[in-house]
Amino acid sequence: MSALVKSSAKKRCKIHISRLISNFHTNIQIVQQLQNTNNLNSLVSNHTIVLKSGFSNDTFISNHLINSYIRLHKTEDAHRVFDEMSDRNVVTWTALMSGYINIRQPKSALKLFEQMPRSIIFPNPFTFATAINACSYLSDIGTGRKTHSHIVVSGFHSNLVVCTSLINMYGKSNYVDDSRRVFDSMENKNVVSWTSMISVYAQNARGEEALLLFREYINSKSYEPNQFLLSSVINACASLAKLVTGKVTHSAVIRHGYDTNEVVASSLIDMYAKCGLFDYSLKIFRRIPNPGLIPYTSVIVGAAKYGLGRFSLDLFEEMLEKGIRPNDVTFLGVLHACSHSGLIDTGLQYLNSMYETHGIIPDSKHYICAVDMLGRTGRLDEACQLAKFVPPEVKDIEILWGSLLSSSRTYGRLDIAVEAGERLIEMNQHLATAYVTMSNTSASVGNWENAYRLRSEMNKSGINKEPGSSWVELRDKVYVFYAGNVKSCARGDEVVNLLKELEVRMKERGYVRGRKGLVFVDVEDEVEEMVLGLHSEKLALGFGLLSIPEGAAIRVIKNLRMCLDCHEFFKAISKIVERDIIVRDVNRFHHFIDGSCTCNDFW
DNA sequence: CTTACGGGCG
Repeated sequence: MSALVKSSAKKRCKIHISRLISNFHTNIQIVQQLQNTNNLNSLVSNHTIVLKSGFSNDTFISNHLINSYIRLHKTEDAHRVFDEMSDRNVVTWTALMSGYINIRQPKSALKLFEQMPRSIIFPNPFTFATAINACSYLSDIGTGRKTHSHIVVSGFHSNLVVCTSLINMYGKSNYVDDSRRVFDSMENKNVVSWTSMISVYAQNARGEEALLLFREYINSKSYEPNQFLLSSVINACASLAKLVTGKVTHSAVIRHGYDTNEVVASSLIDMYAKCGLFDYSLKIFRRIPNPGLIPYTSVIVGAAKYGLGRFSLDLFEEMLEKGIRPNDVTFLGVLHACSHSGLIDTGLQYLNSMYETHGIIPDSKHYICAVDMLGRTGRLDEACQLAKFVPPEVKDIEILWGSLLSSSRTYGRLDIAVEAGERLIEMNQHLATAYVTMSNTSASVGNWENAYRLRSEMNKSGINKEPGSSWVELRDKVYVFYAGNVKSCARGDEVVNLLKELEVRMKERGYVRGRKGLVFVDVEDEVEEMVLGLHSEKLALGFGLLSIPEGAAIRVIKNLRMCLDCHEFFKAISKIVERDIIVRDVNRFHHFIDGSCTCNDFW
């Protein structure tokens, strides 16, 4: 009797185990199949198998199902699985959140994050990293800070990935020092966290600090930098136009074999173009086996900025022929190319084709470029027409009207100047500029009464124009210039004399002064314009030893490049500081391009 | 068990 019971128990047990084993087996199989699905058809059939085999109540399997949909960017379908689940765990919620981030809907991710605690499911470090990531995409510093305190309260503030996501979040909202605070608080760091901090500096125009931190990394860590880190460092070099440092980093890229990586190559293309060596940019570009959108866009933008407008357009057409689809940035390069080569109608055609044939909606930057292009060549009626066409709620619209105001002044179009000025005043933007320019325009057409009225209106309302300033950094000394007062700078006279000399040479080559032309005649406003032009980021001239702000290059070089080549310009500028320049053996660095140089003791 | 962080051009 007892033996019978024992035997039947044994039998039941055996059946039970074998069923378990077979269940376990299919379970593993289903998970493996789900993990390997890379197309929707097989996923749908696997989904059917899950439903038929009764595994749809299994949280673990359903989570895998959600992940499979997310990998295929079918977040809606993932959400449907989510809705049908009876037992969701923290992984279910986190996976769906990251699914929404994948399809560029960070707001939906944050919505889920908010709803989660109501189901008595609490976030883990994965969830927090995902939520912070959503805040980064949205530049939502408010939610970001709130979530940060939530992280601290939950005790996850030492988690490496969570900290890294916080560094990025603060950086994307331009709170660079908060990023650094998180970075310094970390007990353990990896390449990703170092890369994040370095790129936060690079993306916030703090290239010097980026390079300083990179040096620290090289000195303190035994691991080699990877392609992510190197492209951030090259980006920092580009914004500072540190050609020598850039070349040394390029040699590191070659040594590690990242020179055909699209993003690394693109950052190099950009770096050389900003340093005035577009030949190198092109050489790097041509070495990429099958260049895609990113390298094409970089080289198109680089060529356009360098002044090779037609060549830039050739590259664009080449890209289209290869079937590579351009994006909004590519078109910005194309419009710049047209603008700087005087191909106005071609530019307008391209602007038109953006939506018509490529489905890309132009944003304010494209319109600003087009209005600028029309305005600088005196086609003010069209410029004004286009400006009116742009919806007034568009971001940065004031720049557009500011540009129109400035060009209508150059061409003495009081009617348009007044219209643009009034728009600016309505928008409460660039008030001083609007008043001053409107007043000057009235004066220039002899309407003194109006000129005087505008000036006094401006004074009455207490609007003051802050003097624009700019600086030239030469090795360890900074020279500051204030608008309308060149003498306030230690060697301001030398700068003005040099610019005058350059203007003479430009005229020799047939340059006709237009709007935003180099203006070094003795008119206060125009000196101001010139000095204001020397603003924003730095562009080094003369092998990384002499730098002037990038805005300078942009405005100054825009004109200069039409008649002087870059090297000539660099040489000319370097006259200002002849004594400060150390002549370097440039040829030594040419080897970097070919990878034969092993100069790695630079850091 | 499954879920998380970094690079480019504007």
